Amino acid sequence: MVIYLEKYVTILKQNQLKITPQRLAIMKYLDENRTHPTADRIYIDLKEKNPALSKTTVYNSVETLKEHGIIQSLTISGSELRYDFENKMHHHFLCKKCGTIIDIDIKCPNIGKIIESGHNVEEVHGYFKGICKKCMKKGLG
Amino acid sequence: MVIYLEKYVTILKQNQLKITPQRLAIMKYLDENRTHPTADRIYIDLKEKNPALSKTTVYNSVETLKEHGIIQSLTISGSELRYDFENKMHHHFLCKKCGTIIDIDIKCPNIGKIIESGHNVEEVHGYFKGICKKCMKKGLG
DNA sequence: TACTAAGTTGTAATAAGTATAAGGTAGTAA
DNA sequence: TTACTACCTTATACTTATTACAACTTAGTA
Repeated sequence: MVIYLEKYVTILKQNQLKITPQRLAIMKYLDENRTHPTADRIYIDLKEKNPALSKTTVYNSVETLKEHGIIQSLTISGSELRYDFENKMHHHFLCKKCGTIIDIDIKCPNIGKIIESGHNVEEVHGYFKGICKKCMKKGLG
Repeated sequence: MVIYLEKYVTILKQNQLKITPQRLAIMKYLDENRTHPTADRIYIDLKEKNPALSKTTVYNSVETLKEHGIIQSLTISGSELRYDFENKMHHHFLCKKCGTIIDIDIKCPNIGKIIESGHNVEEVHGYFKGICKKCMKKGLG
């Protein structure tokens, strides 16, 4: 059992973060659920197996993981923060009909220009919103 | 006095929206304050001149203006919605130090690919976060 | 084994935004 | 000019996401 979590243990160690069951559970959850869940979603789902889990822990943990660049946060939906285990640059598409967030595997060719203009770029977010392929086929567009 | 608002009256008429003093004040405020304010900021500032103004009116109005494509909304700061009178495509840079949101006048060359893949794209948001030129010069980076 | 910094918990508080219902007004059509 | 009606505005209460706080617990170490 524990062997499967070795991956997350290593990441935490590399970042000099303490290895706690809560953090391992959150990382595993995010790794296995690439649905860009909110902190609250993570909390609700993990609480089932571990009823002692605190909401504050989940909020703190995802924030810590984000600060260390282990995960990313998205503000595509506006009203809440969503988390993504993938940390290399990619964009996102939000379907206004079904709410699904789809990963778009493209890079932004504009960063160079912005760095040239004197700003120090740390994060890049490309958000596209509209009606997804599936909903379009269903005639919901 | 009223003559200066003709611009906003025209826009509302074109969109078959009723012309109310509240909407005109909100549009004028957004046009003159290109700081990407939140609905709450707009409310606080306009309430000074018009104490009868309701928070709900501001939230409703900006939402209506957005639905008609008259203004844009940004989710760059995560916790709240910000509004922008500019409605042609451009990107944004958020300085993590001073909080300023800077307009970046570039277009996204990736939209074509996403449309080709079958999604219907209605909105495009390019957000860059980091330390702005000014803060970098001050040695705050 | 014991220490300490870091992490976790539960509760309470905050902030942004939304629902609701009553009253008011803009635009129209007689 | 008046009256009508749909739309708009207001005030209040509520919801939802997130943060603050203080007491308690645990991981990593020495």
